[in-house]
Amino acid sequence: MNRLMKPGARERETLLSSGLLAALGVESVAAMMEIAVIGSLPARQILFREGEPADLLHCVLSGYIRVYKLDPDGREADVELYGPGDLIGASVVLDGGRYAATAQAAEPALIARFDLKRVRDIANRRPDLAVALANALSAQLAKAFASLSNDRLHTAPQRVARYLLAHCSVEGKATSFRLPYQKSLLAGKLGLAPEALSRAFSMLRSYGVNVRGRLVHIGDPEALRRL
Amino acid sequence: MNRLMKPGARERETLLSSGLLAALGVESVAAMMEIAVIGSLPARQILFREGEPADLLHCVLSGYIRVYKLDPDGREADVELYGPGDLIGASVVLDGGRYAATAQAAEPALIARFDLKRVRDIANRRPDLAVALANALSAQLAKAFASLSNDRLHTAPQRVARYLLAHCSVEGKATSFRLPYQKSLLAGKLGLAPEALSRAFSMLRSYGVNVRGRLVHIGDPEALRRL
DNA sequence: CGGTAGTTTGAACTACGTCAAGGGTCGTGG
DNA sequence: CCACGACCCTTGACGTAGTTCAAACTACCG
Repeated sequence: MNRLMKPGARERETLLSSGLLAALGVESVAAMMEIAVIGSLPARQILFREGEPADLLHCVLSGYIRVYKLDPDGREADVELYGPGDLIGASVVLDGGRYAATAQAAEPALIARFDLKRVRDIANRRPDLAVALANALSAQLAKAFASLSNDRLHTAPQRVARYLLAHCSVEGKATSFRLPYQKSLLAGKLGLAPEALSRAFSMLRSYGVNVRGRLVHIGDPEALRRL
Repeated sequence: MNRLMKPGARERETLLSSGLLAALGVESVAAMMEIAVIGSLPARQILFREGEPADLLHCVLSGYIRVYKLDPDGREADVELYGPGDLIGASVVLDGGRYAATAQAAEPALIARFDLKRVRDIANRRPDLAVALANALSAQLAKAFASLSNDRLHTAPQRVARYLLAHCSVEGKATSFRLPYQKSLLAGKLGLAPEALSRAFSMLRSYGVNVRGRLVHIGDPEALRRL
């Protein structure tokens, strides 16, 4: 569990096509590869906790990482869910502060870690890295804004419908696809209790949505869009 | 209305102490000052709309700017509220994309605008600017995460209590302070309808909170913290 | 002093969280 | 391959926080 190692061929390839490294020049890529450490995490493993001094930058290679906040009585609220290729936004703390949330592997996962002090050093010398970080963060800020407004403006069935439309990609025609993770995770991502997600799905049946396990069939995307 | 001008002495000073420029080296500051354009906005003026191609970076000098998202039927959800010294996060789009939300002056305001293409150019040459942008964005991402979890974990009175505690600064003792903007704005920032904020305030009366206009008196901070 | 915008209060409604129990599904081991 | 068991998901019943609509009230500005 949590074995540490230098990146092998497979990991290098995944990293190269990840959001962060894809935009960098060869020298910056080399510098980052140099300091990358790969870790393999069992399900439920914690990467870092809210409030801890931030010393590592994390990037997902495979699996999903759940980032959440705790309240005093121990209840959890997911704030973001990261998949393969994603930079874990809550771990970008270049100013030497603390993690703003807790990160946990939602399933067995592979991640790359970078020492933040050394990332800072590289970013201070090589603008392409700093700009890439800024780009990743601005995209994530946009996603967070979308989540906030989604929570505040839309009902559970509407949120689920939007999620489905955003993830089935095809326009107009009926489609099927597989949820990338289990429903309780999706519920958390959408700011719902698992029961509410379940009810939303059954409400959407009358709009042509059929669910069996992780398989979702969408009969009429247009009907969903009109919700 | 919306007069454009080069920064004068006052504006330069405010800009220098703003979150973004404060951390930069002298040369980067000069480069940014060079391209800064000051604008004075009447209340309710729109700075940019969601979906428009992003061509300007904005920084608040005085007043408050509300950033929100619209849903198809025209309802609005505030996602962030920016005050003096703040970089408007939704306008940091270095990759040439589009604004993720709409920005509107909540009251008469003074802002600085920077041409994004030129900001990109500077950031690509001077790492301190790119790093400063990344820092600002990571702080804003943390704030967005806090808002999300706040919405999902806490009731209206709790959210208001936390806001008050975070803004009265003094520890332990009774205090008074003035809300920096009107209550309907605060309601939006906390994800509440104005009516709900009003009810939350009247509920907090029994915890030693008294409100008259924009003046808030907090009798017992400890009682609030225990909420 | 009057008007407009902001705020408060009330009443009805609804969406969602919570608790509790009953099914499915999947992976494991026989 | 089938059977078992654990975990996840579903369904029901209930309580409640917060929205919405409408109307009265208050503060601020001309």
